[in-house]
Amino acid sequence: MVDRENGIPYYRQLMSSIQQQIEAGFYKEGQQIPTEMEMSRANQVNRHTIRQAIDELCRIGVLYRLKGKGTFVAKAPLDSIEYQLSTKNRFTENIMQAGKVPSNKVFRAVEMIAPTVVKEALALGADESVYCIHVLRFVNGKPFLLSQVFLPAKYFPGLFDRISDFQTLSLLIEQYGINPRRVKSTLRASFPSQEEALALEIPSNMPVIKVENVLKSQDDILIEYNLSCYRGDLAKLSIAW
Amino acid sequence: MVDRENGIPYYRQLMSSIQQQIEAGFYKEGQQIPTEMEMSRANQVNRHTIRQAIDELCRIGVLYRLKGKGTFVAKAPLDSIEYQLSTKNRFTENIMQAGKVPSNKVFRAVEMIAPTVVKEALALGADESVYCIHVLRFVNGKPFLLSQVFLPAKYFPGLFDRISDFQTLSLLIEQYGINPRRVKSTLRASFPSQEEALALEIPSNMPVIKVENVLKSQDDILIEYNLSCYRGDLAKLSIAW
DNA sequence: ATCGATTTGTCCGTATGTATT
DNA sequence: AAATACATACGGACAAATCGA
Repeated sequence: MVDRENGIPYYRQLMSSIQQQIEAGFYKEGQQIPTEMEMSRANQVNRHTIRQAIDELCRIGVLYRLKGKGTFVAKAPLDSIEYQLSTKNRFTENIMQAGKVPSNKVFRAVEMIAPTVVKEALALGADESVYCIHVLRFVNGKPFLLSQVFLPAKYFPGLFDRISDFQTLSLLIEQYGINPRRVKSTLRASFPSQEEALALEIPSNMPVIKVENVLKSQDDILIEYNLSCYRGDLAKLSIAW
Repeated sequence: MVDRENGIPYYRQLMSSIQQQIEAGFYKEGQQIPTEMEMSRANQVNRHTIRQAIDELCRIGVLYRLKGKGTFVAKAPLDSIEYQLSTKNRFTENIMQAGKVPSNKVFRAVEMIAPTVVKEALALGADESVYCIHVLRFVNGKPFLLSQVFLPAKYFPGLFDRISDFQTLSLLIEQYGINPRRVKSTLRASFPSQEEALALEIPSNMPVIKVENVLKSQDDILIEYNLSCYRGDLAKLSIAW
């Protein structure tokens, strides 16, 4: 029941109360909490006041609503995954070394004229063509990062014939005798696009880390540009010097 | 005026309408938009419906409210500042090289028993004492990052006598003949604490990059641990290999 | 497959509190 | 002190989605 004297807004009190019950394990992950009407009666406040509290808890990711069904406790934040950024760019190896299970899903693979950013990053000519591959990468079955990989077509003839049965992107690239290494990365915190949020299975208000990588081959040829979007709740990127 | 037939919620229509007027330059950055009552009358909808639209626009950072004053257009995202992470950890130098003006403000400087994370990171003994310095760092006068720096007291005798007139933290540390270098950094995207949001002058719903750094001296002694919180809208962290 | 009950989503109206000018 | 503007809270109504009888 809300305290009507202490000057704290009712909806704030209700937020705390609900959150405490979740932390105490009274409401468990994925479980439905009482309906707005029930809570309204139980706490002797208007339904809108309950809604205001639930709104805030949804906003910060504690609850989620399903129209016509009810309101549910969001999944507890998962253990974060430390992902080492280094000159090597091998997702599969990197995750396996951490004792977790990596997997991939190729969303889209198209050939296109290099977009300006890619052209500039890889020092390509005016109308050079690149392969653009969208890969969603999972750790222990959970979506972890979404990568848009750009590879100059001239260095990877017949790439699409081989892509269907590729296990790891690294192995595919290796087939061309190329061993890429990171030369520069830039990182920003932001929010996912709608597409990214969907693929990563996160709400659009969860922050992500967007990383822009430029890679060179062993012969110092600019060989790959990729944009990676890491889930903010899962990814801890580490750099060792 | 809202379209009452097309099935799109009024508050969504109002959001678009307001956002368009901002993009068209009709409402400019920092400028007050009409009051809720005015918009309620102008659009022939209830004040709560207007509020709902404004709520969402505040949430995504387009507007901000000041109780008793009004609702205002948020500042356009500033040009991002590329900040190079390297073994060197010199904020002042780093920013000056990029042709911008750095400045510092020491918030708090206290001596304390090392918190567990710091103790573990710096391999300190049970009750060892550390100096904890909170520094807010500005670029061109805008808050850019908030650092909590932890230095083992044993290596920095009499630090507080010198701190009052320090220009850059690097120079202060240099006075002890120490030249720290980064050995490991881990990065995460998240939201600022209330204190961080206040210091960095950002809303609490703007993402930040939190970086944990461990530094060693030239003699390979673990010499500094710091937690830095970068503004997500300003910071582009880059790493070169 | 349909209908009715349930539950969240949207919208309106009103009143009062609190901070600013 | 009064007016203004956002903040909180109450009330009612209907729409839209879900689910089970």
